[in-house]
Amino acid sequence: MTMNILRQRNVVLNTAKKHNHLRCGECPIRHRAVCAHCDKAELEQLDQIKTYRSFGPGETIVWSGEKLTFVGSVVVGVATLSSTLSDGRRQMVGLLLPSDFLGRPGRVTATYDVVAATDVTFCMFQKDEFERMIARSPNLGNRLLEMTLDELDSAREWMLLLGRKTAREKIASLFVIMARRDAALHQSAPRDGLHFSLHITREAMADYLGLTIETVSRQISALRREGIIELVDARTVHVPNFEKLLDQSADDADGGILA
Amino acid sequence: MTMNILRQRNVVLNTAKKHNHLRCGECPIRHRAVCAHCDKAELEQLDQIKTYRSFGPGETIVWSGEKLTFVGSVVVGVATLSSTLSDGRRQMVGLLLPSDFLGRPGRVTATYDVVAATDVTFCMFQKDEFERMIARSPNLGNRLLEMTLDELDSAREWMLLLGRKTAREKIASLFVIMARRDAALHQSAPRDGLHFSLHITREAMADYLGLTIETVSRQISALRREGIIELVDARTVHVPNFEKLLDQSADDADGGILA
DNA sequence: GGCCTTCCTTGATCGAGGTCAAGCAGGCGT
DNA sequence: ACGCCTGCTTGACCTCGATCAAGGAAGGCC
Repeated sequence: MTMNILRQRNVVLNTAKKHNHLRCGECPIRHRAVCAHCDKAELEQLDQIKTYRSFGPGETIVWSGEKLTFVGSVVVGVATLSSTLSDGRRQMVGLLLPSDFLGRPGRVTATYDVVAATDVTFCMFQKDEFERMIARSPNLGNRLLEMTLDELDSAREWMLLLGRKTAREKIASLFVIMARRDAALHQSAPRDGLHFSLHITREAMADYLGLTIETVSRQISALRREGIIELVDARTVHVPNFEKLLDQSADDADGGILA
Repeated sequence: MTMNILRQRNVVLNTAKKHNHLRCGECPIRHRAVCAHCDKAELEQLDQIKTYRSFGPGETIVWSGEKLTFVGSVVVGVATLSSTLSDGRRQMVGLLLPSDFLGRPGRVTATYDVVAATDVTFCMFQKDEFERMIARSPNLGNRLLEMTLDELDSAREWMLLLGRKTAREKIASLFVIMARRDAALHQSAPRDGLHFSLHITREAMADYLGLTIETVSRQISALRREGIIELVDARTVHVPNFEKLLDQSADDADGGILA
């Protein structure tokens, strides 16, 4: 475990190094992050106040209740937002993917834990400096508004899942989302069979879906037994027929990337 | 009940009338709505493009999937946002109280149903006109950002409730929230006993909490039997000891209005 | 008055998912 | 090579909340 942490730290350092002197113009999330609508002058200002920071898997980035002095965008990796009840019950309330924004201008303390799920690199700003920039630059504020509205929509969709879907539907819904995301990433949507990777543990899935790890495991096994999915290994899923998976998710069969 | 409805209708008509020619300066939600930070010139512009519209209890204001041509603020009353699965399972995903904002600049179709829970009056704007105002006036956009971030926080708190709390904890949490809201409204927080009104049906509570109406009813009865609450009538709750109610909600005993 | 309807309560039963417990597989460190 | 730890699976059992069903209360309408 010690070794493991060291290795991961090294990876992190490498990643950090790679991105440390990145100019905004070359940033991989330039067109989707909070700075997407910024003009050249604004980018230069941001360039001056930004710093990169990286975290290893399992590392806590922010503790709930802690004072938040910075905000920032995920450049690479995945982080989770979660709330915990005093007796330890935990619920994941959000997922930060590349280009997603962490932190809330105008609020002092964090309201949930932020944990790195993989190696994560952030492009960070001091909160007060960023707030000043928002006040001056509508492009920044308007983009953040757009992104926040999108997050609100996702949160509400998740409320429907948490409140009303069965365990099986929850698992299928999660897989549909992950398959779509992977397909969007690879720009390839082969109609006959696709596969994707769950880069999170069963525990993280359980926290996300409001289930226990046992139920997650059992439902995945059931889907496998019925031929709706195949497991390459515990974290890699192959879907022979996407429609069949979609049928199990209780979602309206609307458009979407793979429809 | 008829009398009651009529009485309420009259109030609305009066209210509507009263509000039809309302100048923004005299608006009851002036300091908390999306226009809170607007200056005099901006208010005058808004004044020109705004219209009031009212809806009766149970009336659907927006159907999910429908085109949204307007946005606006709740002036008086309560409306609910809810999603429905194809087989009829429903989950409430938000509550619009006075000063809350309905609609999403930049999005064409509604993503959930909006239903009036009581008589509701909106201060409405054509969506395109409002979008143009946002582009020009940062005060408007920044306030909307603040409000959206607040809503996102509530949505995530609700995700914790939906995913991890027991039926009893859900009911207690709902009552705590309603008690706090009523206390904030009346500006009075008598430590020894307070009461508040549930202006929604058992069904609406069930939709909100991800339960069935039977479970809602049973849990309310159980809380009553144990002396944690008293029912003046089916919709009016008296709480002799707020701490005891709080204990049942599984929430951290943090500050808040009545702590 | 009598009969709806709507909203709410309560009881009996059932089942999905949680809990407790055992065991397996793979990666890592010694 | 061996043992350990973490992550995952599976089984047995039980509990909480859903479902099915009946009935009560309050108000509206004839």
